Amino acid sequence: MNPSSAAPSGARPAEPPLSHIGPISVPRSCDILADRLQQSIVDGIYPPGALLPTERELVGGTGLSRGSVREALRILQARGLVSTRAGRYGGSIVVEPSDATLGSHIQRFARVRGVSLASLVDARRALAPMIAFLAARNRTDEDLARLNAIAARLDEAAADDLPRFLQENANWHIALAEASHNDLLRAFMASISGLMLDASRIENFASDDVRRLVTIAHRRILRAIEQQDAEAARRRAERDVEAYAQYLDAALRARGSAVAEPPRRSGARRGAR
Amino acid sequence: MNPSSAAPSGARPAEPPLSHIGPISVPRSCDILADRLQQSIVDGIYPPGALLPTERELVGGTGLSRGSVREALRILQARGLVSTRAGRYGGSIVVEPSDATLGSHIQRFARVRGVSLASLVDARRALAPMIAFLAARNRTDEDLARLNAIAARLDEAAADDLPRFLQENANWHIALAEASHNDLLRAFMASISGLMLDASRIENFASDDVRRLVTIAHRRILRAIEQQDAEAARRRAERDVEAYAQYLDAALRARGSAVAEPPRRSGARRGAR
DNA sequence: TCAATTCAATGGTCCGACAATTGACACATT
DNA sequence: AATGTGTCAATTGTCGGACCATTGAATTGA
Repeated sequence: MNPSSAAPSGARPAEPPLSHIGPISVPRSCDILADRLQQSIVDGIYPPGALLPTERELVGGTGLSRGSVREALRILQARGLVSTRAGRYGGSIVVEPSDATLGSHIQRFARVRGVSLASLVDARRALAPMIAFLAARNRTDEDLARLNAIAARLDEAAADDLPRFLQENANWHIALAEASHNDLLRAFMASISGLMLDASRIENFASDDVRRLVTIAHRRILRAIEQQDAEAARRRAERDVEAYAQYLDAALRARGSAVAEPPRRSGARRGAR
Repeated sequence: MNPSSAAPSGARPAEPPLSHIGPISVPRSCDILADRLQQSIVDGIYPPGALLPTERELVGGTGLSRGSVREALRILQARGLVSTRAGRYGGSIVVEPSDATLGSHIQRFARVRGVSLASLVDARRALAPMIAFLAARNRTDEDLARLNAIAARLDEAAADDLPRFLQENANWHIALAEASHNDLLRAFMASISGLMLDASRIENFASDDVRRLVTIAHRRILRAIEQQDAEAARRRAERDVEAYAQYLDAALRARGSAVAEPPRRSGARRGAR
């Protein structure tokens, strides 16, 4: 018998048959349940509108405690997959993640990470032309009416009402994204516009000149979309957003480039433990 | 006395002092706590890396039960704001939402909503040129090395290894987005590329011709980024992605346009209750 | 000096109980 | 018949307590 295959008297075998295992993570039961329920939802076993089993049914089905089941449901709620109502005939109903849900996640990401206003502008620079292009191709008459209404309100506010102008400008970009009929681009643009709106409320952007130019540019884009000239819409949106970016770049260089950066107060670490 | 101000004998006063109230929603305690803690986090009271109070401290501080406190922490965990470890000196630590966190939310949104492959392509069409533009401006030498490595692997796999080609192609787009040094665009592109990878694994895309053309196009983009010629990078990325979109459009028209659409099995609604 | 053990604080899980909510239903009033 | 009112039961919301599992520091021992 080869001595190396026999267990050395007391000491451990030198090392060979280990370190291939790697660390083992023990997941929480509520995370497992949340993931399984999510899988069932995306697999279509629980289509949107369907009721999940009641908490107590899940307790019976899984063997977990009601507390763990409830934590799993809170996770799914945070993921925007279910909505829970109390009372008889209540329960957890499956819903499609809304724009608002995805938007809040994107905004949290940007805010906590301290994404700069310049980055937001770049993101909008990327999205706006394609959105205008798609809007021209896919718009409905209803979309058009909405855009016209916003353009009108934008004209009104351009003269003197800065806060409303900024708000309506954000609405404009969002409505344009809606007209593109692309769920992802719409959600992205809505989040970015919301973030920029917040940022530009702090700063004091948009001189009279800029506001006038913006309304004119929007009108030109709107005309292209009206005529369903996708290429023209894209070009004009490109020029529009490019000009705005350069303006902003100059304005930011003038002042400090402070933005949505989190305060980062010092410590507040949990006391001596 | 005006009869209209006196209560008409039995009937209610016609309507006046109501309907301004609106519905009142009673939020869950765990949602309130989660939102307050999130506010404290974004306000910088608990900066990334800091420990939140222990569950039992939160119980003492809020007057809620431990169950509610734990549900609040699960919500924050799902939002990607905290990470919890068990054991002494453990607890909930504040973290910045990661790309993976935001990505999972975006992907869930797209999957559950059944976003079409065409929409994904349009989204990538929007992002890729700007990403190439920014990458040319902001790349580091390290970024460049990574991109070169991926381009090499892409060449290898182009000939015969379709799955690996698709994987490396996704990696290419993600690495390009990293080189742009724009957190939002990077997270968006990573999610979209992941979704497209999944979708194209199901379908059977990318003939030999297309793969060869893709590698060539990538090389051309890479050269522009190497020379930090942002405009050239943008133009080439535009042509690249546009050609791919047209190819895909034709390919999709040939087959059915099935995608990440959820199965939508029938009922499975909760039984008689 | 270093390895093994102890230990205390913390999250993870379970159980049981009761309150609050809410829609359906039966009933009463007009 | 129409309408308002009350009752009721199923379900979620919340609480309190208990115990287990985990973990890294502190202690102990070789």
